[in-house]
Amino acid sequence: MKQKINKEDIIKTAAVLFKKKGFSAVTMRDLASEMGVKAASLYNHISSKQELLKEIIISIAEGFTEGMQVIVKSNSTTVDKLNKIVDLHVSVASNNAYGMASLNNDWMHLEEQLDYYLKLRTDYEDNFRAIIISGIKNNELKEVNPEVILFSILSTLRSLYIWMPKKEDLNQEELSDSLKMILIKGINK
Amino acid sequence: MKQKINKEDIIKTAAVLFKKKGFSAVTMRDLASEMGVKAASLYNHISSKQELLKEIIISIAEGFTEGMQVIVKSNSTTVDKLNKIVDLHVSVASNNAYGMASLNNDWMHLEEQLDYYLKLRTDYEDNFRAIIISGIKNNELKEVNPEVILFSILSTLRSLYIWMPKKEDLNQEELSDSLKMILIKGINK
DNA sequence: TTATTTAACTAACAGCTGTTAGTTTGTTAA
DNA sequence: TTAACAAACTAACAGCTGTTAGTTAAATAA
Repeated sequence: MKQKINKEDIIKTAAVLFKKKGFSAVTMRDLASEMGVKAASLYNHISSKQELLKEIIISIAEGFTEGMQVIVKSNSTTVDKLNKIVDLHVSVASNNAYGMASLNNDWMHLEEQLDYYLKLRTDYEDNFRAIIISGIKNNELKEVNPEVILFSILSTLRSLYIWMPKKEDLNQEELSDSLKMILIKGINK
Repeated sequence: MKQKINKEDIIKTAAVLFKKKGFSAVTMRDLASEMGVKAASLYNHISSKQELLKEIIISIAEGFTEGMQVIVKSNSTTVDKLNKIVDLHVSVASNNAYGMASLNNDWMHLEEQLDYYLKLRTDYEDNFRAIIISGIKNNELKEVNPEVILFSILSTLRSLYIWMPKKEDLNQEELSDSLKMILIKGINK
């Protein structure tokens, strides 16, 4: 009875291993053996190790971009937009904790897609920054350096994947509410 | 005129490369060529690639442990202890931005020192958590899930090394003050 | 100067890397 | 039943990996 694998499973398993050891430290033989198969068999489904990294990272990055566009277009207060950003990150981190590790730590090993990824990331940060600055201007937020606000919130949200899996007792909604309290009510006048 | 290198320079250069590409993706030939030397020459000064990772990570981790012990022993208010923790992280991140990358992303490639590192990290987090919980009990801090407070602050502080180098216009004191405002006054009743 | 030491060098190793070619086996469609 | 296909397999590749041994050259101590 032979093992039967498919591309989606390969990508998922790759993400798990990439989180544990990092992209560069995972070999195609590691990945194959984790799936009960020989390394060469993977190439019936995928074209390269690079492709795995691309699939993992770009799909998440595009998810963030789409989520951010909806938030930007909505006419909500600044605080409400920030609340929605927290929800977006909590949702991505719980659905894709493994992929987030590659996005955070192995994006530099993207090759053809590196520039595209960097553009998505920069655009995301620009949108986020604009929300914060506008919140300061219309007096919703304290007058603190917006760059520091941006990166302190973003650092927390980007790290969710590390410790969310460890705290399974904490449900998604409860976590989201606590985070909003800490990250947003905190900078709210 | 031959290149003259020493152990300290090797470690510093290694940290720079490890930050850029990750421990596993950096070869001893990369490192040597960055220093204008052949790979074999490195072994006149160091015993292995592993040793470089150990030197980089453990020295930082021990620095955090020592800093935390001073803070714990001080009789200060909770808020003042948290302020001191922020200062500690800002200071380490500005003196050792490269090493922080290895500590955050490549600690799992420590071998003999892995358990020791994990103990230092756990103890640090336990001390930090105790400070937060005591602050909630004596009414200095809002009654929010302490685990979420711990990890949101810690995520920001652990990520400082990523963006501090990009914002050179922001001096260490100004950054430290903004962070305290955002991270601490925020959770302060 | 000469002897000693330091630290560079070249050459090589055994094992691992991602990937390809060619083959076999099991499953689906006719 | 048989033809066609999908997807596993084995074997092999060329290049790279960390590291060692042995050698040469420069700096220091006598």
